[in-house]
Amino acid sequence: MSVSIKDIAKRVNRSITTVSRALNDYDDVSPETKQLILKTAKEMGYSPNSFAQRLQKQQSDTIGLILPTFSPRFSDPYFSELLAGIGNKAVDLGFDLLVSTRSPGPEENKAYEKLVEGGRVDGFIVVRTRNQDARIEYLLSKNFPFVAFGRTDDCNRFSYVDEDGYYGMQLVAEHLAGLNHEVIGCITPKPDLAFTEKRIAGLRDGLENYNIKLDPAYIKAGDLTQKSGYELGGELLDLPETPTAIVACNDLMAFGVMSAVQERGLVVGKDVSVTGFDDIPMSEFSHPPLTTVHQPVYQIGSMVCEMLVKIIRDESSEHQQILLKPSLIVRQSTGIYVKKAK
Amino acid sequence: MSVSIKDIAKRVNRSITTVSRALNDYDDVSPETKQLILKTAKEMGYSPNSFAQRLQKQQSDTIGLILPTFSPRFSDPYFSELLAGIGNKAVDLGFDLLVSTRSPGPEENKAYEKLVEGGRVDGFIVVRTRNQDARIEYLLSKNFPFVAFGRTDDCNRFSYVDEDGYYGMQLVAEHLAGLNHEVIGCITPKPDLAFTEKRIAGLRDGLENYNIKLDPAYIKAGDLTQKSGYELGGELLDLPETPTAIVACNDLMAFGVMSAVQERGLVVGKDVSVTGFDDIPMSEFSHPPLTTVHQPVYQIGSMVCEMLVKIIRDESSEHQQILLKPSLIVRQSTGIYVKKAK
DNA sequence: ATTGACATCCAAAACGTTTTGGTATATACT
DNA sequence: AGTATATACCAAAACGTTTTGGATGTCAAT
Repeated sequence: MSVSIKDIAKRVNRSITTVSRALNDYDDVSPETKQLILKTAKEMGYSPNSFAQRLQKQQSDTIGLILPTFSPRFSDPYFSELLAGIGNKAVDLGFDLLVSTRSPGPEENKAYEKLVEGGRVDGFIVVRTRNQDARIEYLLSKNFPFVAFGRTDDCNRFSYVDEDGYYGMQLVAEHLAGLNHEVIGCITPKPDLAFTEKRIAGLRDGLENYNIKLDPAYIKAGDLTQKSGYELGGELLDLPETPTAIVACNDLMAFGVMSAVQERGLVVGKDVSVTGFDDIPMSEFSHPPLTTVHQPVYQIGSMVCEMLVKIIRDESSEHQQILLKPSLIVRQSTGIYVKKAK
Repeated sequence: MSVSIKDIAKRVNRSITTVSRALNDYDDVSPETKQLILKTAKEMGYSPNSFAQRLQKQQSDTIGLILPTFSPRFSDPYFSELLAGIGNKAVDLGFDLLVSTRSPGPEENKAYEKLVEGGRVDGFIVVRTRNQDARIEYLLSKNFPFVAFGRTDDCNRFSYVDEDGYYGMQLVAEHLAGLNHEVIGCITPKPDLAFTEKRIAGLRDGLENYNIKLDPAYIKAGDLTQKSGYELGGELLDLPETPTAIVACNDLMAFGVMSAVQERGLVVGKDVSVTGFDDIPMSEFSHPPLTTVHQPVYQIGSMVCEMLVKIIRDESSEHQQILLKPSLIVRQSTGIYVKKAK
């Protein structure tokens, strides 16, 4: 089949040890032999069998990523970008990326266990953290390397990258308050997601600074899909006292809200302001373009991956915790609220 | 470290051969020992080292998927759904899915070569086929198992699943013709993508059946992003004779077109009709909801994966080629064109 | 008593690497 | 001459499996 180190050894009349060491650039191989071996290796089209390497080295050079999918039709532009960030960095660092998708629950935990116990991966990237996060509990209990994108309740026990959603939502609050909005609706994900609470709190506290109250009846829990934004946005708009601004916790739901608004013959950014969170590429080209909180997902993917590899390689046990300060991208989906004559 | 077959052997006082055979349910192990071995294996928390297995069996039980990303900010809901379909099926079949992203070009080819030559994967899923597809040429030359999602110029040399884009576009043409549209614009991907030509041809021929000519000046090549839909849609709308309908070759570009239309104060579905292709989940909740050609991406992912595994396992060399008949989903982004008085 | 069939087990080789713990030769220093 | 050092090499073990090609013992049929 494919050429092995043994074939090369035979060809150059050296031991397999020497060939191996030449290929790995050890310095107890003379420059000439090294040259020769490298050359014939290339000639013969040698490429190492990674399973043999990994078996011997007792490491997998593989990073695991299990995407939590909530519906069978999993379709989130946010994750594709994160995936690209992680994947490209992983390749740069010589790691493979093993991906699967699982909906949260026992099946998901089993998937983690299988990869850990089979020695299949050297570490995990855990995304979309939850408050009581079984995945994280498990990985901590096994002392298995991982980095999270997002925090949990007690989060100083591991490394993570997160964006400061509390602060981001304060920016939104400030922006909306500055536009005279007073009746504000909010569409969140399910409360078990770690960032849900933080974002609501940010919005609430931010509005309070301007003496605006966020009525709990105006907070609706969705599932981050456009569909739920559409439905819950509709519910908010059909309330007796219509909100003049609706804050969605991600862009996808914001798009859904915009559709609901427009369906009612209202103009987004004039009659009702809508904001999102994430700033996915689409947001710039929606109609109207979406005011949202930017999240550098691609870079976050890169960072998370790099941190994980560092942990895997160094066994450095101090936790690195990065909290990014978000910025607000103001576009045309928000505008001044002008009180209508009664 | 983790328990191996050797540890079990020691514990139950049998050879490692017997343990291995018991675990693999060979019938030259007595029922009692088999029972015992299975029990202690579970007790000790044994799980096989997949690298050792794969090294020995000379197969990787892994499927490779290299997503072609065109921009650094890769963000395509279409691919996340495909990924989920492939990934979940792969898990069911006991395969790992190895994912990375690469933009088309020499780097991409190298990535394929590396995985093939390193024995890293048993087969590939090739997506978004191109006319002269170097990836496919390479895999064919190596006689390496793969299944494509999409066809190429000469496509009876390998297995694929594709949706009949020619037919799908004919449906669009028929629909638009039925709505009195005569000046029709079209936004395509780059011509090297395999489906581009087919879709244009479908549209052109479909329109011709109604004696409507598709003016080449009204065909613009984009890159499948919302952004390019927005920009090229704008170009079409600014033409001296404005098209009354714009056909985009995917939903994302269609969204961009809708934004461009709306930005000009026109109403989508009334002043200008817009159609997409793919029917991603968002399309149902855009404003207005998008008329588009449905593509069961999740299922396609499943199918492609299943076909590949079959090829890997059986070495069955007959090519299976599946062409799905698409259906048109009519929503509110298209409407009757009423001639305006001059 | 021999033969054959069957059930149950196992030692050793193999998969393709890396690493350990050397050896042999040449050169340099007392 | 003897010793130390450096250079260039290598045999064998190890990683954790599966598979090959038996070995051994029992029982039934001849």
